[in-house]
Amino acid sequence: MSEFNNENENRESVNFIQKIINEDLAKGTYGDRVQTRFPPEPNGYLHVGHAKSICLNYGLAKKNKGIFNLRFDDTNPTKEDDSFVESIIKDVKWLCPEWEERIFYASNYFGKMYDYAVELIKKELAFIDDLSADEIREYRGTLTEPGKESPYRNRSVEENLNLFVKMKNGEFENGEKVLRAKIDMASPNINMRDPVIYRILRESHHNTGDEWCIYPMYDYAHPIEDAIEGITHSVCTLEFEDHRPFYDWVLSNIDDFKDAPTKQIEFAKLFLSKTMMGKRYLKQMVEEGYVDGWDDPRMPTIAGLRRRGYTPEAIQNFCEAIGVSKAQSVVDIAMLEFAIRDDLGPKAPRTMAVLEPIKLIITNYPEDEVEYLESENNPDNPDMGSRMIPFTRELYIEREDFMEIPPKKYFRLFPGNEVRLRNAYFVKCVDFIKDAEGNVVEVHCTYDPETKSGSGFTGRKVKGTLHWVSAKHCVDAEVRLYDYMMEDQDYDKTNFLEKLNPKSKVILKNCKVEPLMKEHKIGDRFQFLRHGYFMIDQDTREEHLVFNRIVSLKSSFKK
RNA sequence: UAUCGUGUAGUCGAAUGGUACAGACAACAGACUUUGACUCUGUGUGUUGCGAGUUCAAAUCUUGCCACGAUAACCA
Repeated sequence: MSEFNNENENRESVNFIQKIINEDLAKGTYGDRVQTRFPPEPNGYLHVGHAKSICLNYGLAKKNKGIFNLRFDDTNPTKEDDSFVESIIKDVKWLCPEWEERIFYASNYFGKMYDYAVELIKKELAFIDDLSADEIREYRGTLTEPGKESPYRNRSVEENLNLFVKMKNGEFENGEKVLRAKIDMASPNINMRDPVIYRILRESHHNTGDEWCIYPMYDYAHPIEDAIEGITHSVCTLEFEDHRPFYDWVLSNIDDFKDAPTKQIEFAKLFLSKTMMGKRYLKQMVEEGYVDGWDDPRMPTIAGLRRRGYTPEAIQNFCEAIGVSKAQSVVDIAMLEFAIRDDLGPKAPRTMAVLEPIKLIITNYPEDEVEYLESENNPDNPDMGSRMIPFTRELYIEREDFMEIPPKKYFRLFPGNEVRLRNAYFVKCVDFIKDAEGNVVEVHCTYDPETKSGSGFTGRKVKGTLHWVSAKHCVDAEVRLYDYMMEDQDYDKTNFLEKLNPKSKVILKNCKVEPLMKEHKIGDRFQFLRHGYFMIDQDTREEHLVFNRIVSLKSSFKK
């Protein structure tokens, strides 16, 4: 008995999709196979909402010793482009470094899809319709009223077959004819009112070129794609719920797929607070120049998050943390920020960088002396070692770390107060100098040699510790601070562009960083003490380091 | 207005019909601190949207209502 005591400890909550899989595994619905897929249309960049789907599907496959396919749902050549194919592959590989790179294209199944359409025609389950798009819409009825049948609905199998071949051979104009499934024009589910399954589109396809002039519709193509690849659990978002009956209809009416080899399961897509997620609107922000492209660090795209400095692990952890359900919900952006802080905490070296410098002069420190002081790279992770930092008479400290008249509970530098310079000495403010406009330009201090870092001095304590760099040795840098582009995701989409935060990107050009930072590479991440986590950006020049702020630290000091 | 789906703490989310909330984020408080971060420790009484029914027992099953979402492309 007692040996089972540990069973309930460490219990992991299992999401509702995994429960379905468990049931299928137990019943042997698909044998012992689990196969999932992520099926984007290559018509834009992936965003963090897609990351949720990728992590979900990939994770499900992995957890169940199954297979995960990336499949391009490229059935509409008018919207698709090879550049999007490339960006999507890059993003998925980046997010899932251990993935076997199983990449598929719906367009490679066009031949089979055509044959299955012929099969449906022969079974009198599909017909060629001559109605125009407008007429089809009219005949379809409305949400509350049933539709009526097309006058072409009862053509003979012979005639339908004939016309379908002609459609394929390019004997008709775009829009002149379509192939429709023959189901029920009175169905309360509009997707079942004789949905169009093939249309004529004279457009060059990114993969098949000009081989086809007819293209299958998503609703018809998708179940076939899944079935061909052997997908067992076709996981998609909630808006396809109404399409499931047709998904099942297609499979059950094609002989090859009669035994229902796959099923569709829907989950709620991700919404993030303060974040615009609609592809259409992201596109607008890119095209109208509100951001600097799809990988602008303010964008919620995977490319943007990568450029900002997010790690794949952080995004994976985030996707794990938010869970999966069918309840439409808005996740707090703070969860995403936690994920990257949490991931970088033990990984990112701590360095000293002064974003808005003000000079600090130690009046009792020798003019030309340079002292090298040891600093741990990451106090939480001793394995990361330490480095030597030059200390001199003239330093830069943060402008906000000195106040002429301090507010209550301010324990940084002000006249008469003593603080620690990190890794160095206690210094006491004895004077300060203002320019003609009254801005403080220099702070004068004295230091106490007894208080050297690591000396074990315990004579007195200070409440504040400041970061600093040696004025003579430091390196100039540009730092870019990013903020949310919107206050809330719940805004009026018609004029959201006018409400975008104009200060979502702030560039600080006069920053000073530790000299050793020069030796680091693009993509390296750091914690600049008290400022948060940063990454060296891709357009860094030799003379001039450029940093993106990935995420700030939580600060409880209110001015 | 039709159909389908969804309503559990500030936010995500757990909970074989059996003591309502495991876990995470956020917030607040305290401890610690060579940065006020990190770390650690605390802090949640709420008619599980509302009402009825079934049951010894309902967040869970049934049903009515309410709210929200999706759907009337030859888009996906």
